Formats: sequence, C-alpha cells, structure tokens
Amino acid sequence: MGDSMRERATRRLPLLDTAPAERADAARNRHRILTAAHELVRERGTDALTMDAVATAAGVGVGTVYRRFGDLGKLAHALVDDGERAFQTRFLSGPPPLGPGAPASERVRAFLHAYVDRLTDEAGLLAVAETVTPTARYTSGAYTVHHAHLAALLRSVAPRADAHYLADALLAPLAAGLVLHHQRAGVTAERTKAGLDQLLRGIADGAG
Amino acid sequence: MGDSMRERATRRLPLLDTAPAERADAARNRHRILTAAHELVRERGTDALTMDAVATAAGVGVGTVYRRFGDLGKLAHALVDDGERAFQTRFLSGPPPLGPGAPASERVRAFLHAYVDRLTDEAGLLAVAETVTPTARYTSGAYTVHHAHLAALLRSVAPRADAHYLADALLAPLAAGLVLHHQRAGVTAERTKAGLDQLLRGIADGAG
DNA sequence: CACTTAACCGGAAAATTCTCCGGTTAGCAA
DNA sequence: TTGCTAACCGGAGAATTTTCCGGTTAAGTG
Repeated sequence: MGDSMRERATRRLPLLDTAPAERADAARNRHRILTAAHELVRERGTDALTMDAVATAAGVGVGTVYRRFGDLGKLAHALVDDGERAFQTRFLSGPPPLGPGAPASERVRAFLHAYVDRLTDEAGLLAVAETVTPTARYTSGAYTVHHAHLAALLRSVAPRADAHYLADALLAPLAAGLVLHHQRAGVTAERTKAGLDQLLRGIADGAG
Repeated sequence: MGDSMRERATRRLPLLDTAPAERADAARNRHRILTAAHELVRERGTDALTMDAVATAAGVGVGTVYRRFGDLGKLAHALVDDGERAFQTRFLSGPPPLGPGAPASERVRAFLHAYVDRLTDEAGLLAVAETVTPTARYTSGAYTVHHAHLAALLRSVAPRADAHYLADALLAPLAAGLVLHHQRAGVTAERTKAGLDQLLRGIADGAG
C-alpha cells in the first residue's frame, strides 16, 4: 500500500467510508437494546420478546428500537447474528466437508445437517423472525446467503437441474416453524437429517 | 336399520347429535361474517382482512367474529374452505391419477401438482393463515389431512422410508409464504412442479 | 470555543389482535 | 303463553406493533 493511499485513507477513507459511521449515542443504544433483548429471551423466553419490553428494559424509547432494527423480525435476526456469522464462516471458508475441499454433493449434505443443528438451538427466535411477514424468511440476508451457497453447490452436483428452485425446496423443510412443530412432536434432529438425505438422492443420482 | 333405532333417531338423534346444532342467530352471523370477509378480500385484497374491518362490514361486534372463527388465521382458512373441500374430494375419491386407481407414485405427483395449482390461486389468504403463529400451518386441519394422505401414499411407494417426515418435507416447499415469494419473483407454477418432480426421484427409485 | 446540522431520541397515537363479561335471546318445556 | 337456561351478542379494554415528528445532541468546521 503506497504512502499517498494510506494518507488519504487515514484522513478520510474517501471510497471505503460510504457508511457515515454510527454516532456514539446510537452505538451505545444499539448495544443496550441487544443486551436487554438477549436477557429478556434468556429469562422469559421468546414470547416475552416484544418491542416495548425490550425498549423498557434497555431504557430507551420504543422508537429507538424501531429505528435501529426495523421490526420485531429483524431484531430477532439480530439476536442470532453471531451464530449466523459463525455458521457462514464455517460453510464458506471452514474445514471440509462443510467448507471448501470436499465434493459438492458431500458439502450439500454437510450444509443441511449443520443447518439442522443450528435450528435445533435457535428455532424459537428464528420462528419469531419468520412469522412477522409471510415472506420475511425469504427476503432476509441470511436466507439469501444460504440459498446462494446451496444453489451454487447444486449447480455443481447436477448442472442440468433447476438449482435455484431446488435450493428453495431443500431449505423449505428447514423453516423454523416446522422445526418447532417437530420438536414439540418429538421428531429428532437425526431423523430430520436422515429424511433430508433421502430427498437428496433424487438430485445426486445422475440427474444433472 | 331397525324401527326402534329409527324411532329413537328421529326423536332425538341420541348418539349422532353430539353437536347441539347452531342457533339461528349464530348461523346468520356466521354467514354475514363470511360474506363480508369475502367481499373485503375481493375489493381490497388480503391486507384489508382484519378482524375489525370484517366485524364492521358484517355489522356484528368483533367479539362475535372471534367466537366464531377463533383468530384471523382460522378466518382465512374458513375463506378457502370451499376450495379445500373440493381439493380433498378430488384426491380422496375423485378420478385418477389424483384419486384412487393410479399407482401411488403417480398419485403423489398428481397431488403435489394439484396443490401447486391450488396455491397459485389462494396463496394470499393461506399466507395470512400461516403467519398468525409459527406453527399455525402444521396444526391446521387441512395440513393434517394433506400430510396423512401424502404419508400414506409414500408408505406405499417406499415402505422402508420415513414417510411421516418425508410428507412434511415435500409439503414444506408448498408453504404459502414461499409461493408468494416465488410469484413475486416470476417463478412459474410449471417450474415449481418440475422442481418437485425432481425431489420425488430420490424417493421413488428403489429407496423403499 | 461557538456554530451548524445531520443524525438521533422518545413517546404519543393510530392500527390490530385478542380477551372478557354483563346483558340479551333463541329454543324448548310445561 | 310463560319461563328457564344455555348459547349468543357486542364492545370496552389490554397488549402489541409500527409510524411520526418536534425537540435534542454528537461531531465536525472555522
């Protein structure tokens, strides 16, 4: 990196600094809100996660919660953001078979299994996020990433198949609401994984 | 049927008449509510379907709407009940391949295709119904019937597979929210059907 | 250190969902 | 017809979500 470039960047970050940098009070409130929300969920469950309760617990106005997070669903997504980032890191650049290095068909399977494990822990919050709007799940950033990743793998597994649709179809059984329903009915994660494996057979076997 | 039995039944229907028969005013209000709700949706779309608006349009109190239909989701389900009954009749006792008479594998395919067509028309209302609660879809009477039917067919197609889970997994891509998302993105019903067909390959091919 | 202003804050208020319960009435029996 | 009672009715009210905007303030500017 040349001196002139570093100097410019140090002074103003003219190109990279498109986002104006959050103001100090805003950052503090965001942190308070997130902390209060986590605590609320931990102590009283996802049912107690309401915008009003979070605002009160965080000591800010409800308008502030909305300005920061948009709506209850986005707030719920924010609460599982750490886990989501870790998950993305694992399948984008972690060790195989989840990460690069393994055959695509194995990565697909590993991805779905890892997703099931993730849902086992966070289905409650994700269900809140997916229930705010009928299409909330499909328009979320996380879903977009999952879909793009899975579709790319599927294109490699079965080049002639409709990878874009199949990615949606394979992600569909992993809706938080269905997982919640299965948890209540005693359907285990292992059984879910086995079922997904069977679904994959139709795609892997010389279908592309 | 013996005379004594017929006589008893005529007089009181002692065994069959477990439901006390709806009172006249209740029946009248149910009808008013349903009519008003249909009109509301037709003229202003599913977004305008609120319990308050329906109550006002029907000329009854909001409490009456709730007593009759339970919640907004159930009301939405009630609005598509005619179509649902017709659909059930077709796959339970209509002509093959949707109804009995065709091989189970063909009936599975016909069922999913018919479901797609149904969703094409009523995704909006079903999305409302499925969004009231995270698990609303899976606990509805319609879903229970669809699931039981599909699972039975799958057991016959692949006796050793986990038909119960696979039925959920095959029904999952037919969530109203996803269909809505696809409709907005221009994904056609044909493409959806083709995608589901591919998913079925993994189940049909000697997997049971 | 003032000054400017874009960004931020909070809470009132409108919309909705759903619950509750005192008052009313349809349907049946005497 | 008169009563009885289970079932029904409606709307007030509590809980939530979300929008809006007048007032406030952090953070550069000169």
